[in-house]
Amino acid sequence: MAIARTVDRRLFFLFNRAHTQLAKFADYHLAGSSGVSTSQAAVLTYLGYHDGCRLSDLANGVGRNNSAITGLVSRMEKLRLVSRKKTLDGRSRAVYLTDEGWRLREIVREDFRSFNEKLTRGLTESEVDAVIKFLNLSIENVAPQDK
Amino acid sequence: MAIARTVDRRLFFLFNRAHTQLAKFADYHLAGSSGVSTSQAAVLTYLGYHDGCRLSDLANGVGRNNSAITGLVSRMEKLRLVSRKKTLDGRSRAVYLTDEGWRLREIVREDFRSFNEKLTRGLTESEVDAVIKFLNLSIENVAPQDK
DNA sequence: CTATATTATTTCACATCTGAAACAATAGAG
DNA sequence: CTCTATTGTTTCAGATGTGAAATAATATAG
Repeated sequence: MAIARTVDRRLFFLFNRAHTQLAKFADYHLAGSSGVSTSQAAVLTYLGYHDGCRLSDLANGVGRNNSAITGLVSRMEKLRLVSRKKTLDGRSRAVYLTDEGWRLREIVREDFRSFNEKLTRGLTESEVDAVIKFLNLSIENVAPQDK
Repeated sequence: MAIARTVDRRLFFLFNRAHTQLAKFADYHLAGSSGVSTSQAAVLTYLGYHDGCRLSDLANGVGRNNSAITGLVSRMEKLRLVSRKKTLDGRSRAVYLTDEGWRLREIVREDFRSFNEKLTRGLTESEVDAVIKFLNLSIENVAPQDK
């Protein structure tokens, strides 16, 4: 109890620490296969399901704000992984995967398959469920005020 | 089963998503109280336990590489939260909290107390244990190769 | 003691993120 | 139709992170 208490107090730091490690690990592996970053991999993955979506939908989909997406997509466009195109509504622009984008997406998928598997190694099914519950709750509990 | 399977495949993205939300939330709250960032809060916290440690110990303690710490400590020094001092070994430098650093650390501690509590809201004790196990495993499983 | 290796920190180039402000274009009120 | 509000994207300044290379100082081999 006392121990659990102590650990609870550090939960956020523990979470951060784990995130740092996982991100480095993921980037290391992606660098060796597809050569893209974790952020770019998220874009490739999302676009596979929503090719041609607007920039802000992409932002929403990968959980970043619009200005982050502007830069990310610009760098990926330079790498010829995606392309921006006009839409009917002149304010927005749509993003599409290029052939190369689709190709790398497949490689990325393979990477994450084994990566995610490794993440649950050593955990029982109900422990994995608890983790997933925790992550989902974190996202909700702490959602943007009301607004 | 099939559902769990699907979720497993997205575990890393889910994790990332939760991290983004939590980090924004933490930064938002810290900004309103102590005014420091999450990274700076980690430094304040660590130094409270290891005041006067070397820069690389601090880097190790908060889980960042040395070059990140150089910048972080420099900015914090400019804010008068910490100060660098010479050590016996001329290669290294020690970092100390200033009075203001100690003061803010207390505020930060209070913030994290309620924040961490909020993180476990809605979870049973065994679910929290599973989460902690998962985080610790993530840090280990995925540790720097062998090297 | 000198040449070389190791260790600690910093610098550099650059990716990524954030919030706030600037722009651009459509929508809506009168 | 025109003025104003809203919406979508980009720009800007600045914090944070990474790995690689540069510096600086101690340690060690011969």
